Amino acid sequence: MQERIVDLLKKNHLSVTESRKKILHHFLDANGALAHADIESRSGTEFDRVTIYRTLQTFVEKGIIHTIPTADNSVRYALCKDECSAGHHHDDHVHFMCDNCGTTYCLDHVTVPKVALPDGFKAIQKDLVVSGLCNKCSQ
Amino acid sequence: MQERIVDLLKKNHLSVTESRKKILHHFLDANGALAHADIESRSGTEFDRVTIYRTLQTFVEKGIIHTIPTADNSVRYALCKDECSAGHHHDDHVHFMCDNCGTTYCLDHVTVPKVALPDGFKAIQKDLVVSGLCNKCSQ
DNA sequence: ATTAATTTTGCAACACTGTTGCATAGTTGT
DNA sequence: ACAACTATGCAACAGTGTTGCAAAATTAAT
Repeated sequence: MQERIVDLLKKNHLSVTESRKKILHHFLDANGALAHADIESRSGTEFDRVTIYRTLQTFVEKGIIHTIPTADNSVRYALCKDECSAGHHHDDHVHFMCDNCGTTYCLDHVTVPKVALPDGFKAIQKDLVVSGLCNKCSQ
Repeated sequence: MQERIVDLLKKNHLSVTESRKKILHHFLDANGALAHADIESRSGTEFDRVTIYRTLQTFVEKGIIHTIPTADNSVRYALCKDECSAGHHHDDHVHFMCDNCGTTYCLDHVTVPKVALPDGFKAIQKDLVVSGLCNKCSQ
């Protein structure tokens, strides 16, 4: 685990620091997406708020994590799959937010369907967020 | 115009006040969606920030406007079509954000396509936000 | 292994966004 | 015109996110 984390950081030409290792660890532990506040509460007073912001920014730039647009307008982050590289994200999968438990899922195998836009509109990015009940809460 | 605004407020059992009339006016004028900050800058110091927040909240509750989820995580509001009534929105249309001019469009005639979710996931709401270049900026 | 160069961190300060309580002002129905 | 109600403005506060700068940690080179 630790080795995998260090590899991931080195592969992206990032210095291996305590905060980066710990924050990456939280993402590998979590099965869903994490908000800034989640990381802050899981880390306690271990590092500064600013460090968390900057680390998340760096990870997004390097393509290690991606942001998820949400209906309730809180920024959430999730690990990118290996195909993602810096500046070239393949985040055309659907995101799911559970109204009951609040977990955000990356549905990696569900891709955003094509949409026919009016004349003159050119799509560059599509974000589909579905909310409802997840497989654990729907029973 | 003024008449239409007053009618809309009365139909929703809202007191007809200056701020509500002015804010509604801004929405009818705008061809795209508006953020809280847009309304604040268009209104100048005419009314308090808090009044704008509360007015927007009220309008959302009554189904006069609806919120738009955005990739950049800023809350935006747009007028609902007539079919929307309090608590029962028909916002299954696609939203489009122009990367160039920043305008947010409600593509009322483009509906969000069906998506096949993994077993156990139950969809209640779907939000599809497409970004790219709008018909004015794509040339 | 030590050192120098670079990068990251923590702190302080700040701007922006959004919420709540309460007294005042405005609106509605009689 | 009046009483009952609703909306507004103000003050205060909490949360979110950014920037500059000095101190600390990491990296690369000797």
